[in-house]
Amino acid sequence: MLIVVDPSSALPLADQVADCVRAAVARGDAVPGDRLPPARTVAAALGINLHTVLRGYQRLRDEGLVELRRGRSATITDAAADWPRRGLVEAAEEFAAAVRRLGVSDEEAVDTVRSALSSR
Amino acid sequence: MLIVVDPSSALPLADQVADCVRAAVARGDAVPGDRLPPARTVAAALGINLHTVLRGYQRLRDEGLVELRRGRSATITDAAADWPRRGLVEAAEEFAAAVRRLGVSDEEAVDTVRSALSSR
DNA sequence: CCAACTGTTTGCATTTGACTATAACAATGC
DNA sequence: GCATTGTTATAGTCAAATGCAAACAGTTGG
Repeated sequence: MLIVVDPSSALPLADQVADCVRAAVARGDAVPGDRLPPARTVAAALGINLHTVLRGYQRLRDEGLVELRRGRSATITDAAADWPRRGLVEAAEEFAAAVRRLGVSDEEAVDTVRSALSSR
Repeated sequence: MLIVVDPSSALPLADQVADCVRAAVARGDAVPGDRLPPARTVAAALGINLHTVLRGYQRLRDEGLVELRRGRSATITDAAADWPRRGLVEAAEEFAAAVRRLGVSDEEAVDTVRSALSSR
């Protein structure tokens, strides 16, 4: 479980912490039942505040990705198993909203997505 | 040219102003050569500060969507003509980044986009 | 049972960004 | 010349993010 942050980024540190965990889940690097490192440990390792790490953890809890309990850190939930799909749907809906806002055709939108996907 | 803002939104007011103009361009409601209403007029009409409106206008200038000159407000540039395409490419790249981050297949990604597009 | 561990909560200080409020300044257009 | 309008400057308010410190309450393992 690798957690890194960039203090110079515009993205809040707590969000960066949460993003690292989400990425680990998406990669299958963290599976249901796994525990995240204690917040105090992460805070000390990254040189940031306990509150900041916990706020990131709590955001993950609000998403149903982890369960928080005193004395046992954060545990990846069973519901996290289908998290990649939920994330994909969310991203697709954001893209669809942009497509509608820009007023382009569905065909052109799909073509552009194919192009963006193949250029990686 | 309709510009509205929602003070209770989390999105900064300046961004909301810029979004309204982008949407007008996307709809073809604003074409190259058109002028935006003077910042002071918009500020008074919306009950917000002159600076806030101008910051939104300047953001549009940074994107090459409008040209700002004293005494003549903001003018939609010729470069704004292909703005919808640029926006589409940008949105598609964001989606592609999410797809890669989530580690799903290209086929599944395209299918999900189709689904999101058709549900509107 | 006890002690260490760990999330929870509280309170306050600091920093940063967004927004507001005025005011003066400098091109533009009539 | 003069009204219009973007530009710049200065300063104040406000909320969010972050940091610091301390006490509190389940959890775990010996």
